[in-house]
Amino acid sequence: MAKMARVSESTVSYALNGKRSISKQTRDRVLEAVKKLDYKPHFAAGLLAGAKSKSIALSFGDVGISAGSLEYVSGAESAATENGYHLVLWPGGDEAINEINNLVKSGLIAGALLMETKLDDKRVEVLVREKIPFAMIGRVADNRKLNYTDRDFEAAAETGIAYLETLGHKEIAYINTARGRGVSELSVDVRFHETVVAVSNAHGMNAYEILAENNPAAGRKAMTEILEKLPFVTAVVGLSDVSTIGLLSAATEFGVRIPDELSILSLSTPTTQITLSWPPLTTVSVPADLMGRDAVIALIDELEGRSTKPHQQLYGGELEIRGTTTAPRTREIQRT
Amino acid sequence: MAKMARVSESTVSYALNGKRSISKQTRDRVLEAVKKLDYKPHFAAGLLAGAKSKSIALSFGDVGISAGSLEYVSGAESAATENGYHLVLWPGGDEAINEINNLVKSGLIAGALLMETKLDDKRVEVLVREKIPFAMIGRVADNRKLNYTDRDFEAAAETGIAYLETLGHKEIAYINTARGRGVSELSVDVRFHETVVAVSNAHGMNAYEILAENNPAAGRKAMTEILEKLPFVTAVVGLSDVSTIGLLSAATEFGVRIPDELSILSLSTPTTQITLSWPPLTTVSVPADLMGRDAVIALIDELEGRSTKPHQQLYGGELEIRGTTTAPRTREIQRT
DNA sequence: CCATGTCGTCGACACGTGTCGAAAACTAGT
DNA sequence: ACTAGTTTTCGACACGTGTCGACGACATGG
Repeated sequence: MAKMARVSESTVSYALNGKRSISKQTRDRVLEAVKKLDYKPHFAAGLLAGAKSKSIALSFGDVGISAGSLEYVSGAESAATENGYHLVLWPGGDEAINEINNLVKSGLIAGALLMETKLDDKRVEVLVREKIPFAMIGRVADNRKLNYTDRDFEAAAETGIAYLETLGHKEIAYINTARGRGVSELSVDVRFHETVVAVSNAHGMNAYEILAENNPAAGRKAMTEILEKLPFVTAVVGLSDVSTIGLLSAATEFGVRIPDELSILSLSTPTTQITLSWPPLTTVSVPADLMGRDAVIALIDELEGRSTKPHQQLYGGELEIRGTTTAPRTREIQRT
Repeated sequence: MAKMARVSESTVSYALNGKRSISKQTRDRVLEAVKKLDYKPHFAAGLLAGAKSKSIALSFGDVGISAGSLEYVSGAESAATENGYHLVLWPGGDEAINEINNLVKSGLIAGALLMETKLDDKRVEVLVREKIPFAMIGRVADNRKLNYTDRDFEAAAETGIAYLETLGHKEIAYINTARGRGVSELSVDVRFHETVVAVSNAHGMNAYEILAENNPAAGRKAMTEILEKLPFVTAVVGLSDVSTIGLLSAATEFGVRIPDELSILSLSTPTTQITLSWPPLTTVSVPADLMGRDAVIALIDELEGRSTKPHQQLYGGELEIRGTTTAPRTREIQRT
């Protein structure tokens, strides 16, 4: 390679990475040789010599890769590619993060992107202790100095509930995730509970809480509960993605006409799932793609020394009116 | 490190990778030092020195990461992890494969796993030419000497149609992907068309083809077409995942009672999508998780020199009866 | 013409492991 | 005790790039 262009190996290096000035003439000769020899730089050699890796570990929680995280990944992935980085799938939660530690020390991986972050996420502890650059999608209890990109549930709830008020709803139910994982008072469910109650009251509405795990069956059960215990509500707000779809399916199953007899509004259904059910869900959108991009870019900025303070960004999402919401027709839903 | 255990560096190397015999006593001393120093081998250095990489590029087609591919990825991922390998996400189709070429030459990546393989997939050409080990999920036109894991559509169609016959259906429609990508006679849609016709006839049934792209809107359109042009069919077989769900939603929308007025059977709906709609789809299952595992294991076997001939495996899937199929109640569906 | 500074290039070394030939230590058989 | 064979360990080198100090070429200003 070096001899082909009749220059020294170090000149080749500088010509390609531009860390020192090189005459146009010499650079051209190098580039020509590169073409002729179909020269590919040997990454491993570069890493050993101190170059920085362009790979980012994508750490899923213990839950593994879920349909919900897909859009985040997709956004993260394209942002990474655009900046010349690659994502390495990293499953397994707390123990697996130690391996990331190894790989970063080995220079193979530059940093990590944490998905499905929990409030007491142990991965964060490890990464902070080992001083590995990372960004999260989601938040932990203490976020000072950390990069995160998360949903602004307060804003989403406000958007959604304000819309329901516009339609004329007064009594609404909302499906919250099951409480009591007992992490801290900042737990998402608690925050969501308080937010919905506060916002509803501010809009002159009454909100009743229903708890449900995030799966279709739990959504079905929630529907039963609403029919039995809260026959007077005219709208339901779903916090989680899949259970809300289960709720919608169950409504169809039970013969509840949507949206005439009951409006359904989802605050976190991924775009790709919306059109699968009928009627298509009215949602406050989750800009998952944007959020994934945002987190990756924050991480890359840190890796390349462009950021001075932690990047912390919240996304509310926009109201997207589809087929599951309308003005309340009947004051009460009567059903045996 | 070496001095800590009072041995030479090469002895450390052999003690850790076991490529030469080492006395138990020495090995213990090395392992002790490893613990004390929290020694982590530097992967990049190893790669440069000729060690084999434990990373596999996961190449998506140009379509990017879709919900349909999620389960394959999940299965592939766990099989990889169990064998000490990692998956690197690799988006972008034909051009991006050249980068994989680079990385393999650099030793960073050992081989590739191709998702969403098309019959004339250009990625395959490149990988074959560059002699990069790989396995595919899907097939190309000429599969000799290649590792692949694919769906056995013939078997799936047989399973599904035999079941519909059992129920008493005689006139059925089937939704095929739009024809004419004009690749070769082996194109999936052509094969599927021929298979369904042959199997249906063998079972004494008449099958009518409807073409639809793989999205909910196309499924909706297909439903319209069935109601208008094929009012006499009592069952519909869907080949692709999402369009079949769109079909089901549309049926609900149009007031067609499922399964009483029309049975719907899907041959390729991912498990995670099934419970999202109502009624839950009867399917011939796609063992995507298994298939992902299978492909990765085939690749690893090749990488580690354990395989002598190409691994080629087809999966039919099992009949999973849920809520969208029943015996035909009405001989004809009359609808305006 | 010389002093000073800038640009472009070179040579040498380091990075941490894998591998190979050979030396050393040990074993067994005579 | 000596030889032949086997096991265990060592030393040296290679892998391909990044980085740094240094040196020559050239321009500028006096």
